[in-house]
Amino acid sequence: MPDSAFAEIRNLDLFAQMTDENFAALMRGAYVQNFPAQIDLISEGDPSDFLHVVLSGSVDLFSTWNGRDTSLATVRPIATFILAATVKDAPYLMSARTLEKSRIALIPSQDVRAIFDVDGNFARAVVTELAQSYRTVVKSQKDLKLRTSLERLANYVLRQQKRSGEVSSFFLECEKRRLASVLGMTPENLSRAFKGLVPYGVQVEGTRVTILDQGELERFAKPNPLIDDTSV
Amino acid sequence: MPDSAFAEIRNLDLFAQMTDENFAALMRGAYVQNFPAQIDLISEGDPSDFLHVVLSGSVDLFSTWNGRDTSLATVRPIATFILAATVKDAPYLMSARTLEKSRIALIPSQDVRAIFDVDGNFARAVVTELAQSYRTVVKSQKDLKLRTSLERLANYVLRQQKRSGEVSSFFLECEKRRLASVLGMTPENLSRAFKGLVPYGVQVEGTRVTILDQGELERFAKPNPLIDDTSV
DNA sequence: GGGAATGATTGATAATAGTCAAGCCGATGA
DNA sequence: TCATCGGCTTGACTATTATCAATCATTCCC
Repeated sequence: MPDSAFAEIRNLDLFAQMTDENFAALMRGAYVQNFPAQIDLISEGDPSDFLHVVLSGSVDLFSTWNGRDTSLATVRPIATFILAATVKDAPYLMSARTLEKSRIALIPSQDVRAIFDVDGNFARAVVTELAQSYRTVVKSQKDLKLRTSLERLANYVLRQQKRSGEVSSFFLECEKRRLASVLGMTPENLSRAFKGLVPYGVQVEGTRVTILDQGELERFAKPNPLIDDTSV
Repeated sequence: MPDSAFAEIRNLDLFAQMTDENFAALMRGAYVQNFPAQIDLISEGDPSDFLHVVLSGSVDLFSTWNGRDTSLATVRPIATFILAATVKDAPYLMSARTLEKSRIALIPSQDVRAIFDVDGNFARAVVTELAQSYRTVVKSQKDLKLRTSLERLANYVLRQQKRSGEVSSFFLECEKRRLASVLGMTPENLSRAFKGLVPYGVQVEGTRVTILDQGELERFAKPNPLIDDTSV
């Protein structure tokens, strides 16, 4: 593994507090790989052989059932995915594929579990990471169950605006078809939903979103930190 | 705290592996309380002052937004809830209320965090619990996004049947209005959905569910371990 | 037992979301 | 430059789900 990747991974919250020795042991069997876009990395149901760390690019976590599929999350650098499956030694619940050209580190799951068993600091870091993941999914669940698709989109727009630095105009950072799937609707409906936001002062041209009336949009979206804040 | 409750809690996976000393420290500030049915225990947004352990009865975890509400999970003995909020020292994402008369142990969150910081075995047990919770929510998310309400109900019926010991006739263990909320639909629609399962050999009288044609129901429901198995 | 309250069901209707088919539009590449 | 492809949009239609109102069934309490 190249030194740069080694340092990048070491600086992750998940690995920052463990001993040098344990970190080295963890990295011994690990390797970094470059993947092109649209490559399947793992399939749900497979045994969790590797903990994945996205160093660059982005990864789509999705799931399939009975011919349908849905995107559940996007993983962006630098973050890990499938940690829960790894520590439980259980099959993946989600599939993963690259959204773009991506550099990904693969750490053998058995090494993660072995170090986890002896390194209390690592175990505590895993807790933080899992608690964060858990709370993220719960928020997403609330978003899905408590809001209509138009409300979900309105709040998504506000969240993206915040990520972009509170500006009034910004770009969507993923395909609309995928955004539709993430938001739990069809691409056709997403198109119509964007039109449905026009009365609340949202304009969309291609991937550019412009918020003309912040107050009106917020009055409609009713954003809630317990659903929409990533930090809470 | 009575000795019986002390022992019950000690035997939970979450607390079984920690030292006697740390467990005693954890229990020092803890107490057990009896609650009648339909009592609000916590409200989403509140600081996470106590880790809750359900010793008897049952608890509904739910959430509210913009005048709507939805049930997210049921906690049955013996299990904890709001562990993620406790370890992260973050506000509750869900509210909780008793569904029936319940006995609940309350452990001060700051004690949990303090012991967590010094007891590696406890930290590892927390990981297991959180990973389990995380995977449960992910499965529920898949259930919601990939299935229609009729399919969700069909699979719920199959899951309940399994819980009841693979018998062909069993009883629903919660109010239908709450079941509707858990499954992400209205009570009216749940009524209609039960009728919609008649062609697949499901009969409902009051809270009694009878499966007349197991094969037909399974062919329709297409249960999947990566969504429906609690153990995976 | 006789209300009263609560939950369950039903029917009618409206809102919401999905499907299918066609056309549009912009990026890509010969 | 043009053709092609994939994704996006639109329209028409269908399916699904929610809402509202009324009724029915149960339980609970006096």
